[in-house]
Amino acid sequence: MKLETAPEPKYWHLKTVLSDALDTEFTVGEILPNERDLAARFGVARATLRQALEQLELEGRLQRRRGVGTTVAPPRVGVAVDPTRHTWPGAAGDDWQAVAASETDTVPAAVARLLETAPGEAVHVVRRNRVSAGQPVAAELLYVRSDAVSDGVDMVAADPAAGARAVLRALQALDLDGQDRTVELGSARAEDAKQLDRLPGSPVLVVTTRYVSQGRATAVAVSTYRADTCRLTFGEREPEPLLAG
Amino acid sequence: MKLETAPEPKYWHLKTVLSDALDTEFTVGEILPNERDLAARFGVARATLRQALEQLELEGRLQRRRGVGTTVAPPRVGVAVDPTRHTWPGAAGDDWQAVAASETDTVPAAVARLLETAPGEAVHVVRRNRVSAGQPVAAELLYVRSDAVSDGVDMVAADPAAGARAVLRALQALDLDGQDRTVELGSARAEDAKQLDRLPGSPVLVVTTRYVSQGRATAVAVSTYRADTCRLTFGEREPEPLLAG
DNA sequence: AAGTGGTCTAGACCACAGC
DNA sequence: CTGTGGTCTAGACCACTTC
Repeated sequence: MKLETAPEPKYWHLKTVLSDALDTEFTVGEILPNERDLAARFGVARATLRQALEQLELEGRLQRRRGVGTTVAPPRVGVAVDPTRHTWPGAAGDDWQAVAASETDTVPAAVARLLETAPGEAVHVVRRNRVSAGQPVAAELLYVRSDAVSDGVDMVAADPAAGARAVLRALQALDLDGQDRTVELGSARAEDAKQLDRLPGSPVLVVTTRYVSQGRATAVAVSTYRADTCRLTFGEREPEPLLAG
Repeated sequence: MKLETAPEPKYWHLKTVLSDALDTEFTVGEILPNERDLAARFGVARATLRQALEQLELEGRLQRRRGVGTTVAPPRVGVAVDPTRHTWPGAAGDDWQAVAASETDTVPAAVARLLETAPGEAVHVVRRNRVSAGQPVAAELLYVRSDAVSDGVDMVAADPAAGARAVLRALQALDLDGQDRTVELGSARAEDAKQLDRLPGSPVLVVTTRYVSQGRATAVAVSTYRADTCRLTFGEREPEPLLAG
């Protein structure tokens, strides 16, 4: 006698079971049993259980930390990406903090294409981090044509953050014609992962913004957002209060 | 004598090696050796190799199909999500094709909240697919308050697609005050995965759009885009030609 | 030191595409 | 039927956090 079951993968079924359990039997921040116990309880190998946990983490339902354990994640935080107002990065009141700046003549090919820079052309690179609700949510590399901010930027500042702020300040003085953006999935580079308090390779949402001034591409920002904890918001809607129960 | 090496995971190192090889020794569409051979060539277990391949697929560098093999993926296609023009879904000239429509009184909690519907309130649900460059790129469920499109919508149409088009047509007659959007990472539900020609659980970019009319939320679209092949574009920038070489 | 999640192995079998 | 990627196992060891 053959059952008429769809051959659903074990980890898939496991995921839905766990997902339901999270909704009904656990509260945000609560810590789950460890992976070996969970696997035993469900009668599967640890690798199979981990496949289910991985998906749930990807969907922002779980948070796993090595040496600590697996906890139930809070709802994703909405982070505004397009604050209707079209402004340069570093405008007053954003949640970004400048970390450091440097100057280089080698940028990723994709950035060079967007910036329309010739090979070897100098650009300023500013590193910034974004914090929301006390948690780091994004790391960014901002590329600015050096010729656009040549005045008033002294790169020999003893304090790296001061140099970064100087570049951002110089930008504010320019007219901003417009900006456009792309969003895609990526995996965190080692450097960004550290800023985001995640392991290298973690899934991230990569937001690429191009700033146009005087008919030319003047700056390009590559921002990597934690995909597990962030929901990017565009337009007028305010990130709704997290009271939904 | 201890080497001063950072204990980089094997799969991580493998990924960078493969990534370089893809850039230099392979062309788009070319088929790679099978996983067992590759694993042997690099002296690792197949599971470890697969971890590297998984990341590369996540980044849109590879495409894997069961029963066929692993191929080098073309660059991601840019799909416009915010065509400056603020229009209802189903406006003339979009790449969406309506598939079917139905009416129900139970919608996901998150959608009900955005639509501001009372429990049990009736809504129309329209399923649409989006095709770009011959490939399916997105599947969508569009929820529309029934009271907003009550006239002229006959749900007993013999052709499901006709019913869907009727709902969309009714929308065009309404004034659109505005729209807002969120983007987040998710995993494909079984139904969407089928439409997207992917396995269930594949990573997708979930775009949630709320349409406001006469001061009320009137429609909510939940669009799931293939994360491996899509780059979402916002604003004025046209998806650049794929000539970059 | 103990306990957690992260990495890795060497095998097995399954589901699917194509001949 | 053959060959591919997808799933699953039972174990081992490593890196990290906490006590």
